[in-house]
Amino acid sequence: MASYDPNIIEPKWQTYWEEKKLFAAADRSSKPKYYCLIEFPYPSGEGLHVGHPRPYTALDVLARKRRMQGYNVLYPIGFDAFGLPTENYAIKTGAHPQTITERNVATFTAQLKALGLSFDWDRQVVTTDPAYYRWTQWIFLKLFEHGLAYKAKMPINWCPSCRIGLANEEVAGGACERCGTAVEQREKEQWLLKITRYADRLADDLAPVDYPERIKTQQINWIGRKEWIDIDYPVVGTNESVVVSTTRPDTNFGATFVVLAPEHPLVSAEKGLIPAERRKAVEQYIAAARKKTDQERMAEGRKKTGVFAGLYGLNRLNNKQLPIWISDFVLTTVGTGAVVGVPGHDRRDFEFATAFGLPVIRVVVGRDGDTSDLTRIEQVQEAEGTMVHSEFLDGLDIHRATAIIMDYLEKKGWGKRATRYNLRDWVFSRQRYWGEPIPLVFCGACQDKIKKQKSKSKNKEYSQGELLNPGWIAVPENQLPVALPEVKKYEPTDTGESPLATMTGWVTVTCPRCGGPARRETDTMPNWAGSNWYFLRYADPANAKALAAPDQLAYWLPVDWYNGGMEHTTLHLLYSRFIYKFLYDIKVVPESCGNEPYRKRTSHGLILGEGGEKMSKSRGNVVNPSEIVAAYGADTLRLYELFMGPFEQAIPWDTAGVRGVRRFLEKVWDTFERSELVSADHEDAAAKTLLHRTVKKVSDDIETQDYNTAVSALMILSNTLAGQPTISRSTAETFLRLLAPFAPHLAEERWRKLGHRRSIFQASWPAFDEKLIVATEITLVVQINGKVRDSLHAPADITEQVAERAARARPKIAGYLEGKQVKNIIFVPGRLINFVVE
RNA sequence: GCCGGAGUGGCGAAAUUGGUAUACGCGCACGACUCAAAAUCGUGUGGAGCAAUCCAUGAGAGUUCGAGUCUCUCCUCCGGCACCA
Repeated sequence: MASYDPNIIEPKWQTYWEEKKLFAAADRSSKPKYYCLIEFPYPSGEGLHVGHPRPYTALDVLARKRRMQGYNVLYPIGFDAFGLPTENYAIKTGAHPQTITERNVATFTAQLKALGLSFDWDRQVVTTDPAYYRWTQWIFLKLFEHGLAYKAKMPINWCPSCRIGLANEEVAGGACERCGTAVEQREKEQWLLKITRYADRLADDLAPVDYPERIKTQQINWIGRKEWIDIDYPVVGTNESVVVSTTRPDTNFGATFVVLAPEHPLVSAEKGLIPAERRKAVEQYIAAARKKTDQERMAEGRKKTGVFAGLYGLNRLNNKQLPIWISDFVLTTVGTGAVVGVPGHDRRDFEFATAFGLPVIRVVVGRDGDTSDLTRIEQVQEAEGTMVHSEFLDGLDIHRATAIIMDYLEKKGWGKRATRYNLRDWVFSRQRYWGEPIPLVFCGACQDKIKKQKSKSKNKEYSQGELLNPGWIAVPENQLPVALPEVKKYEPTDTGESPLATMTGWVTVTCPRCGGPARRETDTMPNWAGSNWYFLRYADPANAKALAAPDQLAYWLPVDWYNGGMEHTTLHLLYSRFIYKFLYDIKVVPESCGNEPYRKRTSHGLILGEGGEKMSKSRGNVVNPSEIVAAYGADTLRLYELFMGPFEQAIPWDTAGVRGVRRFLEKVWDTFERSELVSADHEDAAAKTLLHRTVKKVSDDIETQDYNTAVSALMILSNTLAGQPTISRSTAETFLRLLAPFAPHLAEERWRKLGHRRSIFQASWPAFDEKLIVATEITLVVQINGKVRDSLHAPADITEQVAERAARARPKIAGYLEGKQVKNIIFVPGRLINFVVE
């Protein structure tokens, strides 16, 4: 009897599948298409992490099932290879990032192939390949051409350790998401993409797509669309006015002061509005506030500081004069940088009022009905309530009051509605070497020419992007890709210049518009640039004329099922939706779920170290998947990663659990070695029910990603089969076909041993018979007052009368009913009978 | 603070959606095989009790013949956002 040896059968079938191109997607097919996608990995120097195989195996199970169901499946793989770790390694070792990338990609490829994943390797894309990034640059040029890219000097998040500017999404708690160093604010010229122009569509178009609710809400909250009103407050005794912005104008009768951000122009020295006696205090406060970093502000917590400006604003609703204060809790980047203080119904305003002895007025009565004076912060409520002390708003619900007063203020000309978003334009340049060069040049002559032109709209010579960014000229499409040149040093500089800036020969070019002297943009794109659109390239990976042929895009899109990490919800997932919508608008990609790239999105949980802590090199708890494959086999690793717990949940690694799964596979193997297979069906009704239920359970669980219970169902079936002396051929084959997506090598081997000449993955997915799922024999539970007291075997279709008679006949039940009056009998067909007694 | 999600054996977790709580796996205990150990196989395994029984799904209340599942109040943990007005 041969024993189970994955080291022999796994490489054998991997080679066979690859040589036969069994998992290659067909460009044209009469079958329906199915596109499964996983987030392509960054090929780090550490090699594959044990977290990688979980989502890859999960969608591999799906891909294999779909093929057996008769679909033309696209399940592609590639590498997102630009990025900091490779560049940092290059700085340290002097090796070229390209060389390092090639080496890492080779390692990843070997490791991934050993897992038996059914990727279509022929369609592999690598973002650092010039034939690929040529189209990444092309997309940037299109964004530029349509006026969606602009260069601006702005305060950006600067990581002093990575020496790189970060997008808002890359900053977590004031620190660099990648290295944890505190982020500084720096003024820098950066390229930005106008993702905000798509804010509404990015929020609204989520409705029809199948994403988990938490991903949708997280994206919607990140976009943060709110209806505001900007209210004009004349500054008493001047011709000036201050525009405060609020989402809660309903509480405006409760306003007792106005607060401006320290950067607000109204209180600047140049304006000279501040009365002489307040000038010194104000200037001191502003200077101190400006010096504070974000970290210092955060460290202060909610402690409020501020200074009275000596000015008053007029609330025209009730003709009250409100003192104008300056405080750094008001942010210049939010709204108009000026707020009206309603201390009764805003916690920050309450804290401010308390700190400076300003009056507190109640204008809302909350659900608790409290109408007393507001003296404690717990009484300050913001979410629900009814208006009081607010003249014509009195008695109204706050939401209704908000709508009414917005209309009123607008009609009076005192306020103006505004839709605002939390989402900011996307900082799209990096001062680094290992990224796609931004395909633009700067030409001084063209800049002068554009600046001198009076009517820009009539200009046909320059594109929207060129008019928007005078002097910046697009590299002609036929000159793409702008390839990365060889440099001697990859080190970024503290001045924030890319190492490319030192390459004089590369930087100096002639202007494609006027032929005059020009210089290249030396910033590169962020690592998100290549991952924005990679799933489009898989449809047609070798195309040299377009990012992909329209007919191939029309055939394969949308992605039917995209699985990835939660950490990308407000990064890659949002960015790539934006880019897709843009490409849709310029008619490069087809109509797809409206204009959404992904029909269904799911996400996987992280795999943690054995103690439940995050796996990391420093903790020394990293598990190498290749070692698991060597010791237990790929089928064991695959099955274990799916069986270990709910797919969406983070879960600690447990090597003992791996051994348990290996034991299961050995048992399956031995059962097939030992058991006699007979052609005739001989299983009894109960065994048939189990088989058909397992087919249903496994089929359904793959769709709902309950892989852990699917594996458990396979184990139960296998345990039953192992106990039988003979197994019918059809049962054995059904079992193998169910097991095949999970443990493909073992299933293929046993399938062939049954005499099949074609792969099990060319066989059909098993069907089940609804009639056989229903058991003929059941265990009927007998309850007294809802407590289980007995159970009896009965035919599934037992009637209430028969059940009652049978139950009463049981001595135990008879004892319980002795001398009691039965008030009611609850009968649930096929399940239980419950006697309700006194 | 706000928005999500979750609390079930020693551990990872199941529970047909209101109907036998703890499936499946790990671990543990005992037994078989062995000179012995590992591996393997078998049996047992929520807690208390000799037993009949009783008690158990984060805590407390409620609805119901019946609640892990529904409702309310509270506690804890995880993820996201955050002086966003």
